[in-house]
Amino acid sequence: MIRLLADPLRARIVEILADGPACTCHLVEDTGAKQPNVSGHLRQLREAGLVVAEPRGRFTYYRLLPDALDAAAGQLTDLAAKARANASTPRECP
Amino acid sequence: MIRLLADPLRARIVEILADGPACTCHLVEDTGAKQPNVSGHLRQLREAGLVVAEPRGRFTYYRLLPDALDAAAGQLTDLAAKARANASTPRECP
DNA sequence: TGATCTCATCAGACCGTGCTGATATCAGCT
DNA sequence: AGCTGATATCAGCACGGTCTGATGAGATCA
Repeated sequence: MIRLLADPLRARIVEILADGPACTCHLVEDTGAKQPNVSGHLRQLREAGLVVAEPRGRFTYYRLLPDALDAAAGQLTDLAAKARANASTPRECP
Repeated sequence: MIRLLADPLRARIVEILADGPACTCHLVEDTGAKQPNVSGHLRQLREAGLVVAEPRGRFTYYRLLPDALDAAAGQLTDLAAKARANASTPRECP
């Protein structure tokens, strides 16, 4: 799921959405990317459960789900804690 | 920097290193990947400051730097907090 | 209903990036 | 010095994913 934050444009979309829910046209304008491109990235974020789409008339608002970000952050801190715990027990090298 | 954790093999290497420092031969054996491949990924992780190389004789031990992981986790939690704060202030559309 | 707008989907071109094989470097051993 | 083993670097190839243009579905308003 962290995989999704690797792409620059997708990361930028997430940042923009962190400032509050926005519709596709906002994201297209802010990023400067073409609409089908933005729409495709939103689909990926949607399918990964990072954002939700809320249709409002002919607009579609996208909202960032903070819990998903926290979950990802948790994985990293767990890994960091594990690394700290095992820092002084290197493997023997045959 | 999160970008680096997107690649499956690189993510796997980081996980292995979380169990304690290991040398390149360990990583090659554990992952099943070819040596130049592993070496290339280690270079990227090194240049990003996620791991450090500690030459020991003809072996090279790699150690994971937990602070780098915590920093990345911090970025995500910050983003999550921001999203929560702005969750109820959507942008006006047209 | 027809026009217009937002957004999603699709097929194809394009580009970056990971993977591989060959080669170089360096340490340790005889 | 010569040999072996561990690791780093390089050039070329191949594959996956992103970007684009065209098109379609749904909503709004005249």
